[in-house]
Amino acid sequence: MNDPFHRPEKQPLYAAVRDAVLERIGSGLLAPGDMLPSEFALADEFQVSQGTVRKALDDLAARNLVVRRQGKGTFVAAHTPERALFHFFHIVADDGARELPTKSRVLSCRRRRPDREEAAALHLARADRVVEIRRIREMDGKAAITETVCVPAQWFPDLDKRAIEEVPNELYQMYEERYGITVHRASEKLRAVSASSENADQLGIKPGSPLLEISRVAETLDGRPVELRRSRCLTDGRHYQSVIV
Amino acid sequence: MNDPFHRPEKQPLYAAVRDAVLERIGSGLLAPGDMLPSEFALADEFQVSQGTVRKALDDLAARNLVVRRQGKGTFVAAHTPERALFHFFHIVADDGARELPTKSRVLSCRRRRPDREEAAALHLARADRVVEIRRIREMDGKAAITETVCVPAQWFPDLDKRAIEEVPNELYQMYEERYGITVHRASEKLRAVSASSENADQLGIKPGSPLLEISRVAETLDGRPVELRRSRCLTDGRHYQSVIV
DNA sequence: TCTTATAACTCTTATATAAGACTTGAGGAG
DNA sequence: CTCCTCAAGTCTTATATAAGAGTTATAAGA
Repeated sequence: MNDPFHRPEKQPLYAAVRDAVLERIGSGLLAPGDMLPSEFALADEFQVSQGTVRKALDDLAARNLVVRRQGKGTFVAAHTPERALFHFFHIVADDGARELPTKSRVLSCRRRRPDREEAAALHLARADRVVEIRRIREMDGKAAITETVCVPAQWFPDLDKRAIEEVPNELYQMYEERYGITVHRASEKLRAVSASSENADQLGIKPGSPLLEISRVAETLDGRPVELRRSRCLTDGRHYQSVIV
Repeated sequence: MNDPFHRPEKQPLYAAVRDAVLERIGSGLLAPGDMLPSEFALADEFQVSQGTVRKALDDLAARNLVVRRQGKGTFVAAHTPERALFHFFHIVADDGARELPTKSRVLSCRRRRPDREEAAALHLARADRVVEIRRIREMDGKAAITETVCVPAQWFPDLDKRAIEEVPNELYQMYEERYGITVHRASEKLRAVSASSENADQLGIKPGSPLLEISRVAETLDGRPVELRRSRCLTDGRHYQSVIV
């Protein structure tokens, strides 16, 4: 058959179409926010019926990779500020209100070698470099979270040189817009820990107070880890919300 | 039209079929593990095409309500021990190994009035009754979790009278098999807290040590809360794993 | 002439149906 | 006991029709 796209063996047609589109998204050929070709256009291109393309796109939509709107078109999912926060920020006030961290104070932003944990999480060699951002995020007007963000320096060339004021509160949108890196999924490990004296200073609490430690590894579409983020949160009148479906 | 099933207004056909099947599952007419009628049988019954039924069932499968197996049939999802644990138990060893709580020691099992928090979470009046089970779960041979489970007494008639030894380690399968109540989704709130002296005794740690508190509300298919479970976990060499997709 | 309302058209996704292919398990022939 | 066949499922693909959302052209009115 004269396939303009790759079809290994016994894979269904719609899966091949899905993967072909996925490939274009992953490679950046289709950027977040872009409109995909119409179902008929894709059907024509891949020499399949519109229903087959439809199934492929439905599949992608089910994974939140594209957004479909009747009459308008199909679009590559983008990191809107809301989506980023609602999706990746799980700290919620006890009354259920979603108070978001409005302000964040950057303590430092520098380039250095990764420690063992960072190298493992980000699949780096010890000789590679990471950019580390340390900051304190406020919620409800008070310091609530200390955060250390680590990303591979090679993918974020000049991040360490940017002025501290330039680092926005929400990083993922910047990753996408400025470096073309879309964070798609993340895995978080939660622990209860005692506040160090440094934590205590930063958050205005007593050393030894219990803090919720969140260690997040964020990944791109193709599964490459792009960020290790270690946070310590004051869960006083707040909690981490997790929904099991 | 001569609809044997309810179709409010401008709802698509497949959605009506989906809801009709959902209704049968929710009402217990189709119990977990049961095989559904075939696509053609349902199509005949509802006077629609097989493709429409297929779309309805695909929808249910996407929500993990049914399991489809080519050549065999479509089945109502059941709480196998594995599914229950993998799905609802998120404590994992730091090396990634999934060590599950093999043993649990039941401390008490009694019937009483709900406190304010329980009444709110379970949608009960203060005059109603709950059954409370308190237990300690072991991981890797050591006490690791203290747990207080609260369920409405009306739905679990004789649960408090069952011998303590009869309470299995995994409760959800028992809920389903013995009381016909299927836990379908849950929402968990996580906090870092200090161990009380009672916690300290139970877990063999010092009072004031940080513990991960998990407060879970479990719901049935139709959204009714059936269980409030408050756990306090020792996150020493372990963590709570959360995946954000 | 400029503005505005609206009808017609086009492009898009959504829904419904049908037909053939594949998978599984059970039962009978050898 | 083994292999084959077949029936009953679901899975894949294709096609037709419906419905939503812009765009453009036209005509009426100020």
